[in-house]
Amino acid sequence: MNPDYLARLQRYMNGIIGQKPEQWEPFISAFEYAEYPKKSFLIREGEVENYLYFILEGGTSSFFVNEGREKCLDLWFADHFVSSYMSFLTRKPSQIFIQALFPTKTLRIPHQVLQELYARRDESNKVGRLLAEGLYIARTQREIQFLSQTAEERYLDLMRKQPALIQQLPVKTVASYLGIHPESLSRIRKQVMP
Amino acid sequence: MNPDYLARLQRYMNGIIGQKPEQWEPFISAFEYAEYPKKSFLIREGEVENYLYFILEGGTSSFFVNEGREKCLDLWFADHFVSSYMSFLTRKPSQIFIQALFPTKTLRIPHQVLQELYARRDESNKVGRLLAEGLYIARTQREIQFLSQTAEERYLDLMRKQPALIQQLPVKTVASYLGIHPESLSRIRKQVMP
DNA sequence: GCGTAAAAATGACATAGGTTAGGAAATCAC
DNA sequence: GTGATTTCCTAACCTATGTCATTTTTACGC
Repeated sequence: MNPDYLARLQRYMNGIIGQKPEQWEPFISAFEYAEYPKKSFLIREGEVENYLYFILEGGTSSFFVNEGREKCLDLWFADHFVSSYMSFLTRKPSQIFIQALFPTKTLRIPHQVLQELYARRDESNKVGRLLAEGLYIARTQREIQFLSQTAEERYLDLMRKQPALIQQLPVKTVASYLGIHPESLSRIRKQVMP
Repeated sequence: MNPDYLARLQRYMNGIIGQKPEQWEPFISAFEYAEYPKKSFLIREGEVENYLYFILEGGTSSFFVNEGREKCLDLWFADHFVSSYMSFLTRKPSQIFIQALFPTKTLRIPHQVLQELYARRDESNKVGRLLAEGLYIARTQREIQFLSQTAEERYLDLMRKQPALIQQLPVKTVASYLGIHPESLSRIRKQVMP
């Protein structure tokens, strides 16, 4: 494994936790390296999530399938954690798939190892707390956006804030992220473009 | 304060944390009692959330206002925690209101006190972790439901799972919780009733 | 490169839910 | 209780997005 990878995770942890390396060092050393080819799955619906992943390169889509259509919950890219976190926490089968949108390199920590850390080192709960808090905030912001904007507004917002995403990802992925069907996104794009 | 109130919180903490009273005792004793009359606000949009509340009696609606319409994020009742948690965590102005649906009794802990607990007693981070994890799960389940069901299906679900709610709450509150306007809920009820 | 499969665009049509407005009913203040 | 608000219901109409069927374009395996 490229030694720079652990440094990347360290830098990230330092950012969210602050200057107490002894708090996150045992946490970091518990991670293992894993690669996922484009379109492969980090986890499939029905499996119990065994890992928490830190993305080094690439990106993932978390989605479930409803009546044959993919419904995206979120997209994550380098320097973020991803997991079917509900399954990871509850030890119940995942309702979602997580798929690599590109060839994706990760550091991942097994559930069992993290639980032991929580149990053995009280201060490692702080990492878990900050992680869950961050994920909660992301979920809530997305929900507020869905409840307050139309699909077109969400699309324009995305174009403004993440123009690269729209170019790199297939239309169907962008549509799913926006909570609409690809046909609807096509229509919106045509309306907005000229 | 009714001494039974702290016992209620203790019982709840015991349920989510397990049999280690010394972990949550300092946490519990940091709470103070507070009452909110029906329709009063625990917090208003624009204020910074200073409390995490444990509901003893009554219930609350968390909502924001968009183009004059209330958009409910969640309803919480006795034996659950509620807060404008994003504001509580980020120390930024709340995007939401939290309003008492009934006369509501709570135990609440000030932000500052909780932060000191986190800093002073490593193991108290476990409480914070479990709390954030629980809130994350609730948010995610709601989002999955919104993305996979129509308003009518969500209404029928609510009728099946929480029939009392529908009777005790005004139509506009239920509609907002379902993510639709009161007029639409009226229409759905008429279609479903006969 | 070629052939096949997947993705994207398009257009016609369907529908869930939003919008508006008016009146009935419930609730609240006094 | 009575008047004043607020909530609720109803109905007609509107719009954003979904659905379906077809065509064009792009990507992928060999």
